[in-house]
Amino acid sequence: MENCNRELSFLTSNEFLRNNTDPPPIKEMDFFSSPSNTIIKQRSPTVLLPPHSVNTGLNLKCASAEVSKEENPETELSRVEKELRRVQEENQKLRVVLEQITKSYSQLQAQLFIAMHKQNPHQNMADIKIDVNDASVSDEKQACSNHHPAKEEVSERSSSNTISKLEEHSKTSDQEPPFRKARVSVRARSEAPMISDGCQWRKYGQKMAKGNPCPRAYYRCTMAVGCPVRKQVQRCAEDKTVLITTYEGKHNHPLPPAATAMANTTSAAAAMLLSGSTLTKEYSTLPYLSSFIPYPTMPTLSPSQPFPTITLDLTHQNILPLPLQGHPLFFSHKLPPPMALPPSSLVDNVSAAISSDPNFTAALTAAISSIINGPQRGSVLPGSPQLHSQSCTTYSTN
DNA sequence: CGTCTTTGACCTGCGC
DNA sequence: GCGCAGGTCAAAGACG
Repeated sequence: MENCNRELSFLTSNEFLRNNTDPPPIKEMDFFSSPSNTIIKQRSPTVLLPPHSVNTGLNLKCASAEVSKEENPETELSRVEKELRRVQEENQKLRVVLEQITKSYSQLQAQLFIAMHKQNPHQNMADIKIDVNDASVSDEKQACSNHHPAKEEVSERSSSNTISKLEEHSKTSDQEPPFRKARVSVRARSEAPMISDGCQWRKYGQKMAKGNPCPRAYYRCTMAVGCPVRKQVQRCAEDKTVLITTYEGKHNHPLPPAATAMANTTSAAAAMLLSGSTLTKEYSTLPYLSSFIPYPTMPTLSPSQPFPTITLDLTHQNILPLPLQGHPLFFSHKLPPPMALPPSSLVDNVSAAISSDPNFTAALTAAISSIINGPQRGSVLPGSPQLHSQSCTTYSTN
């Protein structure tokens, strides 16, 4: 498992963004090798499937520098243009390949986690705590409450109650569209009214939620007619710099590149969340999720609103991968420190786990891509808000 | 004029 | 049955 993560993390790690002047040998991914074996193998350099350090830069050095001085300038120009077109087409192909690999990887990883857990169901039971606070009060209240260790500590009996409720709900909602009831809540620090996720949204309502002076806004996806995806945006009552975005539903249309990786990431989480009647047991014991979600707001069930919800907390700067710490995209020195800091040992463990986690880095990469590629490839759509410099990435269910 | 946001009304589910 | 809260609808207004 760890081996798998390490082997795959290149896909979305910050190495992706480095401008490699000397790209490594092109490699390919083999998703079907056993975890004990390396899943990367060498292949002919002519094959265009370089998930590691995909160099999307225009390496025109050979085209321009090697032209003889005696050649006609027009010929030189046409050669450069031709080379430029070729490289652009190549980059486009690479983008497609990367998107496909990322999507396949997310799906396979979700399956792998479940399969591994079934083989070793008692692994890391202590790593997960199930929050049985009433999620119906409000998502942000629930999310904020999870930062208080005392509330995270629940009895085994309470956990069992939650699990049984979830299982019961799972049985009764068999006829429901699988992702319609799943919710993915993302906490991120942002002063912007809404954080960019690559999708286009239309506001259709706003309500004052109980226990929160900040209104809750309701949006639906407008990238395609009849897309069922909706999201709620609300600021945390206890920390107004924290923006809580809750996604629900599955997109019925292709997503822009900037949104694809994020959507795939939450798809994996949502898939596990809804992976059948035993989902809660798997969820509560998955070592992957215990590391993926630093302050685990496990799928909770509310009597009044029985949606299993997973919360991804991206507000804790000290758990982010080290190479990204201090990046203006993710942090602001003006912002207050995290509300509650876990013990340093926990921070270390979580840092290590997340740093090696390709899904998390996928989200970060997608966020960066949304900025880099936004104006060029439509990832920041007209009418959609720009990603604030202090905001973190968000996911959407897919 | 078309699109989007605002906002009060309405609907639904749940607890008492 | 009633009240409350969450969620949605739709008319009106704002904006480009």
